[in-house]
Amino acid sequence: MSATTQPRAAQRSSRTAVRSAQTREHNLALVLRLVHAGGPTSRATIARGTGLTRPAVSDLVAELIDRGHLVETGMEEQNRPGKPGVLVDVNRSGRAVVALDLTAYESLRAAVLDLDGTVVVRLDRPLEQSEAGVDPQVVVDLALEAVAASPAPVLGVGVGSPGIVTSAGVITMAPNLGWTEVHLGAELALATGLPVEVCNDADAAVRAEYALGAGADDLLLIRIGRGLGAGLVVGGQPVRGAHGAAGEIGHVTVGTDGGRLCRCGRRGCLETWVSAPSLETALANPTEGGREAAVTEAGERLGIALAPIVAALDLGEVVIDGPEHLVIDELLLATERAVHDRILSRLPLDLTVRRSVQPGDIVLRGAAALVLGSQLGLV
Amino acid sequence: MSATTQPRAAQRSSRTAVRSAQTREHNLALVLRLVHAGGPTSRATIARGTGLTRPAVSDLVAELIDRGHLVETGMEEQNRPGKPGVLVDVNRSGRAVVALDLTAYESLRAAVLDLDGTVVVRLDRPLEQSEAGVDPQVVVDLALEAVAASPAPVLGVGVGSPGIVTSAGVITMAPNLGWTEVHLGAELALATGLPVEVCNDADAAVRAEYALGAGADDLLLIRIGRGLGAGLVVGGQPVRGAHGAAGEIGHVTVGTDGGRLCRCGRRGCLETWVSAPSLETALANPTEGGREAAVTEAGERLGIALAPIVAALDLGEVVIDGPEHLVIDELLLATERAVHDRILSRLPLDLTVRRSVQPGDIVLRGAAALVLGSQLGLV
DNA sequence: CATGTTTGTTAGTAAACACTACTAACAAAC
DNA sequence: GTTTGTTAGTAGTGTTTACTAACAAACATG
Repeated sequence: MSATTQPRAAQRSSRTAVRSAQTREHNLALVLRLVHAGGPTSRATIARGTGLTRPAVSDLVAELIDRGHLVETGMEEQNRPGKPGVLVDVNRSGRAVVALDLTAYESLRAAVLDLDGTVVVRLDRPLEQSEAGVDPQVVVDLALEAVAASPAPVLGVGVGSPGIVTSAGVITMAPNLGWTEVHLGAELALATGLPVEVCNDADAAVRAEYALGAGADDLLLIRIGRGLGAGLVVGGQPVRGAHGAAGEIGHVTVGTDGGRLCRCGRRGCLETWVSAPSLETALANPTEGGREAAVTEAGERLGIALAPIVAALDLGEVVIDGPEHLVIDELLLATERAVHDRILSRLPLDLTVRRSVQPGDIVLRGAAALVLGSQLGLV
Repeated sequence: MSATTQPRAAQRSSRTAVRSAQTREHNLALVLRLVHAGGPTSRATIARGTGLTRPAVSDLVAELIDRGHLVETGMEEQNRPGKPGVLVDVNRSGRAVVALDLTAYESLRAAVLDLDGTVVVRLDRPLEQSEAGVDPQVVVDLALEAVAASPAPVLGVGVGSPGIVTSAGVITMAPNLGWTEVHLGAELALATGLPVEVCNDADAAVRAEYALGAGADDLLLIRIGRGLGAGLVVGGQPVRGAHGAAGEIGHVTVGTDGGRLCRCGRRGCLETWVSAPSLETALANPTEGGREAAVTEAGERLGIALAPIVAALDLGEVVIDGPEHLVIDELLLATERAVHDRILSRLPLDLTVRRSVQPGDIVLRGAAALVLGSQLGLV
């Protein structure tokens, strides 16, 4: 804490110098974020919300209108004295984003989304089950098709891919697609001429939950699919990790009592309890405890693995995303209870485990949110 | 986006606008950081390092010299053509920081440190073992004494305290000190008239390791004392958590095979294996495996607890701090091996577990680093 | 000694936002 | 219907910031 009013040093500890143009971009993004989050707003309200003066806001809004990101939508209607303000809103349907979800097994999914993250157009490209690997060109073609199908100018292309993805848009390894070292970001950028963002599917999902959903500033999202992955937001920032492999907790050993053999060759991996195939099996072969008992054990194991993470980061919220018939209440409750039983919690509401919102489109929405963040400074 | 999520989003995006004065502070801090890290530097070199122009740097340096944070130390001596530059350096001994370490049991520790984080003056205030609690006034008096003993003007006071500390400098709960809801930050600020920073001891320690040591951008520091605490830096940012309790992993249940009864009333807490008292006991009563076997088991348990954290955050480095006779190689190795055995690592050097540097003064140095960060933008 | 190089400063310019003052528009009170 | 007070938005001016251009000083090298 600082009790005196001495000038605090800059909070932004970036390594680069600040120029006036960057200041401008920062404040433009600030205004856009405020309007995006708050809906139609008058310039005066923006001024109060940002701390900028009304003339400064007028100037910024004028530039954003000029760029096509904001539009005037009407007048305030109110019963207070004074001139009613002119409402400006994000040009929600005037720009679009193309998003790709490469995680589904039966098809490649693409979509055009508006600036709210709502899907406007859907495209699917079924995949041959026998295919050894997916030709990256098919992905590029699908992206081009989506761009062509967009009803509005496209701001950029976002991709949520399985596997390990570098910050430069290179997919280092994606066994499900049969890819190693695929420069998808560069290929897409070349083909479409648009800004491209590529990230891991779990990172995209947590981004969607954080930016477009109701996510808190510290958030862990568990993604249950063929395997298990996680995406993390800490202090409002997505976590990448020292080797870009943050969230890879599917093969963490859980407990000290062995477990089934995992496809990775070891025993007791989290995936052997918590993954779509494992949960399907558990539900198909109910033990003596009934249909839910098997799922309860999975939740318990998940809680055991999560407890140290929750305690270390002091997470307030864990979100689980996956097939709706598998992410059932019993799983959520068992997970929450197991975490609570294994950490020293002062309050009963320290942690909530909940389902993701719009699980079907979460990767598409997250990939779109990524583009909105990089292109407009939204988030 | 549903309407119900808008208030939260608006709250999150209420980052402050950038004014010219803040730009100035940012660039001043940038220059200071560069010199602090690189030693005596000429203005032209600073210009190249920051990307700012030479006139801008001259102006910034002039202001920093005016404030007393930089000094000219001499001329470059070199054998290249051109005018030799005038070297400027951080006024390393011209300003000081007062730091307090409240974690020791036998005494309160205070120190005056220079801008490099080197201890210049030490003060100890022995505590009565029988004391029920520590009078905050004693801490305030010690701080005043340290300020008076400083050979240079004091920039601020940093405090590393056990227990839960809010960002406003309130110590919510510190059983070891007998404190609940102690507004130490405000009291110190009032008494000294200086900026005050208060934080948890583990947070201070990780700050020291990150800022003044050789810490990476993602860092977990385990602090072994009467109990066990941790401090976290993720993406270069210290982690506070949803309730300000990040790093409280001492009472995480480890494994699924029970364990000794913990003072918190449950079984299998990490502290029952890894804490100063537990390790002392283990070393005093060697099992059949010998003196090291008991410590090895502690390291193994620590690794079991850390594995999910390391995997989720993709940490490259874990640092262990504690009494030197307890943090022995066997503990480090056992921890590292246990983590490796329980996560899917692609490379053998994915994670290194090492000892902290200067373990004795780590909290003092971290508390000082906090002040340097808030007051000068260093770090 | 002339030449080229590098440093640091001065003078002027451009960009961004703050401040003040003004007009426009509206509600409430008379 | 008129007055009063309040709010929104816009000009114009001033301050702060950093950049560009130009220059003198100091040095190595030929």
